[in-house]
Amino acid sequence: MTAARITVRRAETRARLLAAAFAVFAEEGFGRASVEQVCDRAGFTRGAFYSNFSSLDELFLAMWEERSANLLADLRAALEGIDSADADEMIRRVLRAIPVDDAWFRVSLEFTAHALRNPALREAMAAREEAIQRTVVPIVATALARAGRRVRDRTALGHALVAIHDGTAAQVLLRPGSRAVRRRREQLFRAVLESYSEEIP
Amino acid sequence: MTAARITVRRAETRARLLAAAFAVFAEEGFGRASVEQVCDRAGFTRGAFYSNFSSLDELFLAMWEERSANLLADLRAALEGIDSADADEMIRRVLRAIPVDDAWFRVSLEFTAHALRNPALREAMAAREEAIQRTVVPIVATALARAGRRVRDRTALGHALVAIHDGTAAQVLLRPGSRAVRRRREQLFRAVLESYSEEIP
DNA sequence: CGTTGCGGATACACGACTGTATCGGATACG
DNA sequence: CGTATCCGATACAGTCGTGTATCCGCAACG
Repeated sequence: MTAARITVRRAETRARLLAAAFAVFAEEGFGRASVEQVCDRAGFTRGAFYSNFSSLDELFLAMWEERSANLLADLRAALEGIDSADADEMIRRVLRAIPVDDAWFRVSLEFTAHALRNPALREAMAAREEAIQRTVVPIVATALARAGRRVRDRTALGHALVAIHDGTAAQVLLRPGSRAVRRRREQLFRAVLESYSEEIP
Repeated sequence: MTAARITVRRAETRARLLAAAFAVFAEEGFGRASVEQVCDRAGFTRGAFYSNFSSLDELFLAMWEERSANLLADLRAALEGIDSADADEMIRRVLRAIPVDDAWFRVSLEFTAHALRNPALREAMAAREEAIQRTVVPIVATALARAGRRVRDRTALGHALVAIHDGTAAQVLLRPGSRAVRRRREQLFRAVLESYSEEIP
């Protein structure tokens, strides 16, 4: 196989470009980011870029997919350990497992806006969201079961949790340091978990 | 007063520039939009632009403030008419009064991302959000009261409603035409209204 | 060890956008 | 009517980014 010759070096520079892209997109915004900025930050010239990607759009998508896949894996790992029968404790753990990261949130917002203009990206986002739901819901459901409750509609719960997470994340970041907003966020999660489940007789 | 001489013409071109800016920002994204594009669409040259605004940023902010103020006014007007004692009916009306507009949502996302990088804009956004809450909550509360329910914590309800609206709007727009997502959206609103209120004895 | 071919650097030609400086024309006012 | 004044058009110089075409060196393989 001659095709996979120096693939290690290639993977290395690809990774550096992806990391640089994330930083630049977060700082400048997707629209304002340039190929040059990304390369500068990664310590390469544009030659390296065009040898690995064909456009900024492609890099943006690759970066988003990599990071959201990692995020999903982290989330899964963090949730595995949860075995509390106490619903409040579970919520706190879940929320801690999904840190509200400023930079990532900015990038996600712009990626969403971008995806709304591009059917292919839209599908990718919807699929990713559903993967998140498939990861979170079973764990939440078994935790609730331990607390003596049964989820009524798992799909609905999944959508609700994601919507609440996204909506409240914006509120939290718009008011940095406000403890009240974070408290209300937990309150909202509790309310939804209770509404979407019922006591097992 | 010589300063306010041809102020009518000025207001006219300002308005056309603002409208054009909205369209361009929605299509291209804030970062990709240029002064030239906005002027072209408005039927002016850059001379007109720089005579009315000093930067794209300023125009972006002015456009956002104008449109979100209008949106708030529309919302207020639409909600005035609501007098149903039926909670479901009220939810349906409220949701109809707040159309999930593709273009506006895209612009809002990017404005939010932009605001997260700029303290002044962040405050403006937070203030606007609180104005929305102050408009919506009293109306929702009296509607609930007619249905025999009392809101426990108005501030918390306000935050929750906004968070849910924003979070579900993204889901709706990512899956255009999906009736199921819209139905779950209404379901979530119902659940939250119920959770955040209690029956009056 | 030599050779091959890939990965990344360099050079270049081009286009798009910016901001300012200047000008012409329309308009309110005496 | 004349004119002062302001609005918006036009011209211009300059910056920044793009994408391609070409080249060099290094790492892998026989």
